[in-house]
Amino acid sequence: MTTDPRAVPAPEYRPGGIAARAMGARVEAAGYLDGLNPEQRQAIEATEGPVLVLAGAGTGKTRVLTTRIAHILATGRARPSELLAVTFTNKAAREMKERIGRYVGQAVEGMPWLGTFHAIGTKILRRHAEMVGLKSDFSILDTDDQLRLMKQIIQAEGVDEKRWPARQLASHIDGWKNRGLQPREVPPGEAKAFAGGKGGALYGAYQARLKTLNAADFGDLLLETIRLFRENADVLKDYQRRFRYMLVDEYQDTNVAQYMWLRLLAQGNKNVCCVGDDDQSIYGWRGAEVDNILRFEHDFPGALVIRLERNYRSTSHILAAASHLIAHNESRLGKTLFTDSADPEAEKVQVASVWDSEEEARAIGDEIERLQRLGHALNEMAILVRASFQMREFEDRFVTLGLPYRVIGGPRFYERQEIRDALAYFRAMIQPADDLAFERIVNVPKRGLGDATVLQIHAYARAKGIPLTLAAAEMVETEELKPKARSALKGLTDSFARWRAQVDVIGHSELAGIILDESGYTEMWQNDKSADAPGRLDNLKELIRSMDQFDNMQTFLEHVSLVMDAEQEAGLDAVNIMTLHAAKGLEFDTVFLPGWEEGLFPHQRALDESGRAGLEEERRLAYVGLTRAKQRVKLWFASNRRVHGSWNSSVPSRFLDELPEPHVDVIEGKSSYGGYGRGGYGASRFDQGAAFGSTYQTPGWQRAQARIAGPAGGGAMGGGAAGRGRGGDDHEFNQDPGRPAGGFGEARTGFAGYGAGRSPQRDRWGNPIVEKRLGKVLEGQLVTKSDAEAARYKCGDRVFHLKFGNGNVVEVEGNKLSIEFDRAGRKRVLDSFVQPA
DNA sequence: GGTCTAGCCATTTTT
DNA sequence: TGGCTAGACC
Repeated sequence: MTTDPRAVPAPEYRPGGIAARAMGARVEAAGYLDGLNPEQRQAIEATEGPVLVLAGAGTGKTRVLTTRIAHILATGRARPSELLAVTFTNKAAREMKERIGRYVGQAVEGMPWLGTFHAIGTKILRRHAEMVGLKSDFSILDTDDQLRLMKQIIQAEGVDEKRWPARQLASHIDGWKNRGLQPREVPPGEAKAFAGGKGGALYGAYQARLKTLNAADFGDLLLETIRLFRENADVLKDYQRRFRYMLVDEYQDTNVAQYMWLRLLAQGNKNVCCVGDDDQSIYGWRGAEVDNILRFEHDFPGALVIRLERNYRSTSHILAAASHLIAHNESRLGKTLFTDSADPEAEKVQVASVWDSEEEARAIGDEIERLQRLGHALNEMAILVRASFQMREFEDRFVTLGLPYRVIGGPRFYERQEIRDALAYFRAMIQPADDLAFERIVNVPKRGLGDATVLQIHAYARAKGIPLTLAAAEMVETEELKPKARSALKGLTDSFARWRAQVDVIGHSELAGIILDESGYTEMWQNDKSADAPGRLDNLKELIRSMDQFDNMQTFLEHVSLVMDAEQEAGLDAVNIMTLHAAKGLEFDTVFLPGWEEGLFPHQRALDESGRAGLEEERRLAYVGLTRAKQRVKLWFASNRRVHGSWNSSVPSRFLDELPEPHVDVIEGKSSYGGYGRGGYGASRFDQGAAFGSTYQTPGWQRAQARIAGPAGGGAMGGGAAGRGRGGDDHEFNQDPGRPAGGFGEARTGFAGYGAGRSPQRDRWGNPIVEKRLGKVLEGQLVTKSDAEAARYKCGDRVFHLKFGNGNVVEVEGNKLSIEFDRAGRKRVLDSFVQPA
């Protein structure tokens, strides 16, 4: 067992003692408790015993969390190294550290146990690795490695890979690990569910293989720590003593394994404080258990529950909308947000209807430009979508408009192919047992070592019971391989030997550069002509640059597999586009929420797969979206949306009907969006200002219900066949009671009449005049966007565009260029967005 | 061993 | 509709 010299227990804290009183005086003087409301203050000062802080959106949660830590440190209740503070993401951990630093200065550096569940798990596991069958330098596998490993195991067990794909096994194993289940603990029924009864065995085989590879996957970082604690009471005791105070952020996102981990540690002194919001639990699908938070008082008897309901973020309209909506959920502890700031000028929540997703993007783009002209910063605006495919339309539109935007989310830095490849080289060099790393790069760049050769190396390695790297090194000395393969492999193994010899000779970042150059990896991307190749080379450079902060290759690898993030350029003033999930924890002055349609939001799959619980999670997602907004929130839904290529008519989301009428403004097509003039299609219940009829009675809601429960059963998103048939839903809209005939209705009927075969995108009205008018609008926007300086490009010029790559200019019209891109086809873009290639 | 094509699939995502 | 994967083919 490890004994950390820092682990000498601090003296017992005596409330009311002389030291305590003196420190109390200092705390008041320090002023970090100033300006807190009574609940916040209580949450900070209730340091002893279990505490659950139910922190609604925008109620100062982060402040409470960081101040609480500062308070514990400032009052001498614990030393920095005796605090355990757990977050879910590295970003959250970084921010927390940064904010605590503001209160306590350097002391934060002495907080080794501030981090993600996984980072802290890793730290503990490395200290006691041998107790769970690993060595302290075990590798951490990413999902890619995991999948490849599972594929091998499925094959080795003679299971038909087509019927039982590795992905599916991965999700089973993932699920088991989320629930804290070791292979032998998997309920027999579930263990049999995969591959005709082999599921449990495959899980066991996978775990065994991980141990041979001296590797752990993300789930193991928790699961093996739990096992370590359970099987070694003295180790557990040591940590229970060490962690005098424990804090957990985003408690609603914990899964069963994390809960078990926490329970084990908290059984010591029980000073555990969990902060979360059940209404913001949106990760049920990846194992988060809302139950953990709902059951807190039961699991930690005598727990103090503190509700933070005073909101400092949003206007009263936004809060009313969010609260009213979320009140439709049954599984919740119940909080009601309120605000003191009563601004009579505050904008109501806006709801607008558009014809299709293209118009949605156009209208939102216009609205953004309007706000921009009024002096609003783009950084303070965000478009939050349910699914990432929705982003494309906005990106396309913004590129056309020349409106700067950034997409938040997407693949993480270390998940990118080039980063993974580079890391695999480093791993294979440092860790000869890391077969997965070796396999990944053995033929990258292509050096003529295909499946056949790899299979031979595998066989050799298995026969001798040695890792692939060693097997390869031995095989090049034998006659087993074909001459071509043999010399290629020799080149590689010689290189590895050469690099290994230099590990202690030259700096690790310098060595990394040498490896990437000598292996031909850099060259591979230099020769690649695709648009993203330069970016990949930049990423590799960035990777090497970032290595300097670390002492050696090992510490770097540890860091990168666990905590490395892509840096987002923050300097640019740009509109933010992201998924609702990615938006949790952020806030913006203006929030656009497009795509509020049945099937998309709530998403049909959530309803199909998880029924009412799924619906409630979707509703929480809507709640998260609304509560991101400080000043204004604008909701949109389109009557038509393209799903997998074909057009479907859609029904407005039931969530719209769950908003409180007095706080909502329905934007009529003919008023604000006169330019488009078609708002209102399919939005019958929003017509004539008679919006939002009593809940559950409106036709939209009833249609939605019928659709979900109906015989069409599991019908595709938003209406599938019905929408495409003659008339279909469109016809139905016309029959809505109380809907005035004529006007827009005519036009829409017109469309529905020939709707079956035609794509609204191409010939939406069947009327060339309308088409032209649209064109003009487009022109207007383009021209207003940048001044008419002399054309910088001429036809035939070769140019590079950040998003579309290289292309040739085929038409110049002022500052607008038509470019035939090599990969993206013909696009119209502003000249300021391209540079000479 | 590398390239081409038919077939499949299609939320949300952190570590 | 479009991007990815497995298997056929050169």
